[in-house]
Amino acid sequence: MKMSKKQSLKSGFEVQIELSAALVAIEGDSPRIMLLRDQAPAAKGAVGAGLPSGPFDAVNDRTLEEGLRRWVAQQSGIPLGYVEQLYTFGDRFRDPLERRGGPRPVSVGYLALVRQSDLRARDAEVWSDWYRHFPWEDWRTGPPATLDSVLAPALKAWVDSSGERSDRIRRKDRADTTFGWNGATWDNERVLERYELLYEAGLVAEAAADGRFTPDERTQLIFAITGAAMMKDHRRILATVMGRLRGKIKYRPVIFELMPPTFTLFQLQQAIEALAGTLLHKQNFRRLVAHEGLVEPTGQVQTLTGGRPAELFQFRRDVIRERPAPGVRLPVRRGAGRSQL
Amino acid sequence: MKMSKKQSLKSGFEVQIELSAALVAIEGDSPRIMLLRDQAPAAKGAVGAGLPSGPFDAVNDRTLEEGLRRWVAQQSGIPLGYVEQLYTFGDRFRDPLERRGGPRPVSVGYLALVRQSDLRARDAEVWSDWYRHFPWEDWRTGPPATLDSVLAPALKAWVDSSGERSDRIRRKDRADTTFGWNGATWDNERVLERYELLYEAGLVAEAAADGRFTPDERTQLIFAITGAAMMKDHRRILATVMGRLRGKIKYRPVIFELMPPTFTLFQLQQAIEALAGTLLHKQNFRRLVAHEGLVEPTGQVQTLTGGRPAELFQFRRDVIRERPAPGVRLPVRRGAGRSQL
DNA sequence: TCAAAAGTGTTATCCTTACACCCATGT
DNA sequence: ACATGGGTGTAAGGATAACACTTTTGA
Repeated sequence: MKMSKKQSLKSGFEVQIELSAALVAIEGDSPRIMLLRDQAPAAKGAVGAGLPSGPFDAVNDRTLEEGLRRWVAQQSGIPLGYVEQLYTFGDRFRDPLERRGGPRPVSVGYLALVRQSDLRARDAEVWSDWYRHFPWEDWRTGPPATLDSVLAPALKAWVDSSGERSDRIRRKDRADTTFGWNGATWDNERVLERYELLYEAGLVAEAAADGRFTPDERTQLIFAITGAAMMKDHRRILATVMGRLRGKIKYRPVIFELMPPTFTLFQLQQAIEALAGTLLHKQNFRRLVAHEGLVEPTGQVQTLTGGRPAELFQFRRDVIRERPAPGVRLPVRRGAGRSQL
Repeated sequence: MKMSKKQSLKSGFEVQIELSAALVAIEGDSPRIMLLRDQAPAAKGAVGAGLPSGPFDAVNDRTLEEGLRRWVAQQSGIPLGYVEQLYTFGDRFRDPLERRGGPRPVSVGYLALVRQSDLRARDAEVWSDWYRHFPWEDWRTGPPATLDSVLAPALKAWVDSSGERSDRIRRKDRADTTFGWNGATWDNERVLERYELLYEAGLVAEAAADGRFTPDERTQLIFAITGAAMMKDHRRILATVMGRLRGKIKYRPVIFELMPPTFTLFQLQQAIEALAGTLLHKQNFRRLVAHEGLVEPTGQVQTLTGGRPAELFQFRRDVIRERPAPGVRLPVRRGAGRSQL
């Protein structure tokens, strides 16, 4: 044991750090995530596109964030404004390459917000609607159909598949609370918990990609329903991003990092609805943001969209000084569905 | 042996990851952080005690968290319950050792909550009241005296010391919003922002320890007032912990990870006050926690403390299922000071 | 004219805050 | 008796959710 210490100091304690950025933007009512198209379509088992990322250069990068900005600039040409560190993932065997003796992946995930105006994709890039990867998270047109018809029975099967009774109870309980079944309520922030659960239950493509099992035909169908997969654990990072953002808009004015300098109240509402995945009560929403002093009128109006011209507003920076936790309250509407707006 | 280590680091992309844990517990009205006493009193420049920590073993640890638990168990013998990853720090030159050619530090900071009952210190350990390291964060007996008398003028000097006018304005603004001066409000969650500001202004001991400057006598006095320093960037990790916890108690039932299985409402209130650094309104606090269904009576009573015996309560686990964001609302009291309770 | 979105007004209800007050125990 | 903490009642004010309704544009 002690003998090999020297060796393990060399080989065991050193890792490469990968820096990954989830670039988020909003276009109209669509929340977008920037993906790089499959670069090395590669060995079988590799799935989907991935986030911009690259190794941390301990010699030349002064901070982790600096390294990240360097990679993003290089790979996407997009100037980053708001950047926030999210989480550091170090689980073994998330990456199929590692099974074949590749390096142990430790990746630091970042959230970066991109203004609508800076949103322009080059060839190797694509701004993908994030609900393409998380269909069950979009409740704007009512409860997602696949939730009850596909996911519920599939998870039920997973619950029952456990040999131990106590374990079945734990699984059932977990499924109920994260998905809001049987009296529990749907919490739109628990994106990661839901994804992890589906992963463990083998219901998302990545679960098969890591080589634990080979999916049968039925499972393949489910994969088609649980949305587009991404490289390595990037979809997990996106889940973290979604949850974090959904929480954060409520108590920090991050939403304005995604908006153009001036915007109508309806644009603002749509942007928030896009992130939250639920619809808001229009009249009360307007009153709230006005009342809380989050925005101020610019005097200009916008004559675009279908109806009456809307006044343009801008973020009122002073709220940051005035209020401890300035964010957008979410006056949720019960019966979703844009129709009855 | 050190040779081979240094050499392999030369490649640039390989780093050692340090895992650090901030173990938090509450004893009565005192929030505690576990420190290991100065182990290598060491080269000058090294300051104070530090958090339990150790390198991540990429070969043997399945996850980062597993590695962390291994180190904590080894160094403190304390069984960890609730563990949460906080932040990954990778700034250069936080560690004076690094200036002398040591390895580039990348440290992943964790928050771990320890129950009062498991709180027992061994020889090398000490449970330190966290306000010893952050005196200005404790508002329970009113606004901290040193805030206006010492920190305000010292920060004013820092603001004025900048050559550029626009920079002075930025600094002034930052000081005002983080410390709640000139019309801004004190936000008890901005612990890290306040610490970082003091660090940049050279008003905490660590700022000198990294070798950027040598403090004069007046500065030494200020250091004595800005609280006990810690190893490396551990005080920064503690600041992150404090801010995170203060935010989190409001929307997640984490406080109960710190309480014994049963407790009186006053104990619960004291615990929350300890973390939040402010006093709460007793009557309304009781109603809130009862009303929100966070606790349930056990039937037993406790006959200790000065007054009438108090009923013992326990955490009601079901809230997690029922409510999306169960936490303790904080009915703050305006004029602080325990006296008028 | 109608559809679509911009806005205003009003009410019932709940939540928060503040104050006043009584209860049970140990010294 | 009184200090200390436990515990209840209640009323004013504010915030929220739901509803109905008017206004202004483009097609």
